[in-house]
Amino acid sequence: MSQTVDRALSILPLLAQGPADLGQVAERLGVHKSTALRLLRTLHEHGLVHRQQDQRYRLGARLFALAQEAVENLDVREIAHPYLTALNERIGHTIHLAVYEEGEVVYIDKVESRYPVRMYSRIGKPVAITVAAVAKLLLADLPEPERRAVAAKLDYPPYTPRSTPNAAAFLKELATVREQGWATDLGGHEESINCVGAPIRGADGRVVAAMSVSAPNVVVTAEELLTLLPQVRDTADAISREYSGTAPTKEASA
Amino acid sequence: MSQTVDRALSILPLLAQGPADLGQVAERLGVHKSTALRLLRTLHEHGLVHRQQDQRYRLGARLFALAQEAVENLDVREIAHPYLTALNERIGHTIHLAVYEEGEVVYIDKVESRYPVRMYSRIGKPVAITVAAVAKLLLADLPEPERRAVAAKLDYPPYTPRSTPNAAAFLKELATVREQGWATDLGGHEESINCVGAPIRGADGRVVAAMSVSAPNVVVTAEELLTLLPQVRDTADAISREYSGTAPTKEASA
DNA sequence: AATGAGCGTTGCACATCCTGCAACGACCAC
DNA sequence: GTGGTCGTTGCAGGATGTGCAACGCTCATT
Repeated sequence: MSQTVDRALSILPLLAQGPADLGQVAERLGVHKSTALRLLRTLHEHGLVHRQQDQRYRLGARLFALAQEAVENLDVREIAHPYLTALNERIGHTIHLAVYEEGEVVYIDKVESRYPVRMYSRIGKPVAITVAAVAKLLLADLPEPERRAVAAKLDYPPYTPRSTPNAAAFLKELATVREQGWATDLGGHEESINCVGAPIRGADGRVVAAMSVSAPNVVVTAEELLTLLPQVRDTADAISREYSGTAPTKEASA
Repeated sequence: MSQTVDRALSILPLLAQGPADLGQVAERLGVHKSTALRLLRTLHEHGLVHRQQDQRYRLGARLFALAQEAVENLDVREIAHPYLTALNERIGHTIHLAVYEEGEVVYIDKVESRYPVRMYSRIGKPVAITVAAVAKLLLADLPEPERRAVAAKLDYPPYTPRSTPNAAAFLKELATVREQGWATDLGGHEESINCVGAPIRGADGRVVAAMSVSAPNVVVTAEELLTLLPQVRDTADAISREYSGTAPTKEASA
């Protein structure tokens, strides 16, 4: 692995915490100022860092551009999107699409009733991975050792009394999810929000993404939300079929 | 500037266009495969690229994490947010906050009626920079030479008949915006959407950000939208005062 | 005004680290 | 079974990154 690049990339998370000047970057990187300067300049030329008026560096706009383009090129997302909006038009609630990647669960699409906005607001954050329905679905499909490893490393914040309390409970929940082929989050993240989710599978049967429907208690009870499960699973299955090439490729209706 | 880092970073926009395998990366980078491999590995270790099952590389989730943290650490955004939501509660329409950075205009916050969602969906994209009210505000404040340079380099896509047609018209519009201290987009991007915006200034009087209110024609006419201008300007001014330290610092009400 | 400290910047000599080569192994198609 | 493609590895040569020291700038201090 390349030392120079390694150092340069280490600057990014450092700046993510907040702006820093040359001296701080050099110190936290453990290199000479002149070295840090050259690295920062290179990052700057690529638009990944930006220099503000006070000469301090912070992350640049190109980063958003990259993240944006990246998410738009995810083929699962592209395939799934019309199905998600179609489902949304029928049932009206918020729909999420998420993927698992190297220890993290990331929302890659969202459809909100009447507002078809893609929102990435939670992206990258440690998003309730211990309670979210999509997270359960994605983790439930991991190979045994990785699943245990991930579960052991996680924190289990008690968002609500119904949040997953610890690794043991989580693994047990994952086993259930794995067996039944769908997942819920009943007030585990926010007291009044319930979710039902289903997995999207690739040609080899592995879970490549997960989708969920969320609704507040005041609109539909948890029981009512569960009656939507068949529709959610049907949608997920339809996406799975198209994604794995086993289905009518150019049709996104119900 | 560092050659190694330069090459490594050049991989990112390359992968933004879509997944690529080692050979493609090496070729498009003009380096040997083994070199490309080492660079990709380093990027991978930092989570910036991800390797999918077919061994091809694509951009990784850490990129979102960085973009997310970056946007959350922008102090303008942090200061402005409560003002934006307060205004939104009064008038109900969609509110945007944007900044200018090295030739690009980027949305850094958005408040939608009843849905206080931060949406970054347009981030990084060449977002209607020739017609958006916030873009006009930000560009209008650039120093003369840079303004001309940017205007000359832009494309002027005819989104609608009312879109800015060319650089001359754009510069003229910017002059107007600069003089009057506010800007509009009346159907210049989408036929049925109008916007009014106002600038947010730092202590030195320079425009550091811009905000706008958007509403579809069917809800409010352009004339009605313009009656909101005083409120928009007041909000922008209030943010400016707090941002530049000339105001009650811990108050975000109307 | 003068002085000094702090910070970013530059040019350079050294040697570290990156590069490209060639060979190996895995996988797939024919 | 065989040929081809692609990712991977170890290595030697040298290009490239590194740290040093000195300079200039701005700002705070006396």
